[in-house]
Amino acid sequence: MSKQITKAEFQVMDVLWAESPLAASTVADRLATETGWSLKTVKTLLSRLVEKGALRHEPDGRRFLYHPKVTRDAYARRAAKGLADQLFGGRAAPLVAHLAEGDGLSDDDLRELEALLEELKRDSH
Amino acid sequence: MSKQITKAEFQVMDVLWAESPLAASTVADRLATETGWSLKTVKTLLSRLVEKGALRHEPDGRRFLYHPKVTRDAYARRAAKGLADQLFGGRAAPLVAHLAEGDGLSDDDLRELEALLEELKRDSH
DNA sequence: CTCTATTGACTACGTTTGTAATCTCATTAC
DNA sequence: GTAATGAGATTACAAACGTAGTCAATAGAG
Repeated sequence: MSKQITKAEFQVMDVLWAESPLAASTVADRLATETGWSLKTVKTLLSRLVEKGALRHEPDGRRFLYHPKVTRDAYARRAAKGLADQLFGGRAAPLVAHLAEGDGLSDDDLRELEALLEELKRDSH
Repeated sequence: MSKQITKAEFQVMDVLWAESPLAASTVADRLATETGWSLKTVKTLLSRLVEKGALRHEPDGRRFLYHPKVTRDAYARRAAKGLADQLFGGRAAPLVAHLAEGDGLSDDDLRELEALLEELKRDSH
C-alpha cells in the first residue's frame, strides 16, 4: 500500500500533514516561496500522490480537496525502519551511533533519548 | 561530493564494502543469487558509481578492480542524518521513537542504546 | 450574455534508474 | 593463426521523476 514517495512529493505531503484538507492552489501557495514550483507542477505531484495512494481527494465544488491517507508518523516509521534495515540489518543502535558521530545529537537529544529509553524499558515488561 | 546513490547501486556498494578491491565479474557473482542481475547490469551500475564518485577503479591487467571511495560508515552517517533532517528537523530522538513503535527495537537494542547513551554523555563533558 | 480566470485532465519532455544488448578489442584454446 | 571468450565502452529502452504546458469546461465579472 502506498508506493515509494519521492523527495519532491514528500514536500507536498509535508504541507498537507501540517494542514488538511487543502485545495491544489493553496498547497501551491504554501510551497511557492520554498520551492518556486508552478501550480502545474504541484498539481502533477498531487495527482501522482493520489495514484500512489498517499493522498485522497474529495470534490469540493469544481475543485478537489486533498487529504493525506498516510500519517506523517506512519511514513516516518516506515522510512526509519527502511533505513535501519538497509544499513544495519534493522538494528537501531548503530543508527543512533552514526547520528551521534555526525554531530547529529545535541545534549537535548541525549536527554530526550534517555527519557525515551526509560519509557521503552518500562513498556517492554 | 559523491552524488545520490540509488537502491540498486547501494547493493553493489555493499559487496565492495564487505570486500575490496574486486573485479566486475566477482561483484556480479556475489550479487547473482541475491538479485539475479546479469553481469552487464552490474557493470553498468559499477560505471555509474564511478561516475558518481562513490567508487574508484584501477586497472589490473586488462580489467578493473573497484574500490569504494566512500566508507560505509560515512555513507550511513549521511543517510541517517538526511533522514533525521527531513523527518524531524535533525533531531534523533523522534527517529528512535519511531523505530521503537514499529517494533524496530529489540530488548538487545535497548540495552545497546543505553550503553551508547552512557558513553555519549561521558564524552559530551 | 460574453469574456476571462480557474480547475481538473491530459500531454510533454529531458533526466535518472533499472536492466540489459551490442560493439570492439585483446587474449587464450586449439 | 584463426575462433571463441571475456573485458570495457557504447548504446538501448521502458518506467519513474522533475518540471511544466495545453485543452476543455465552468464559474464569475461586468
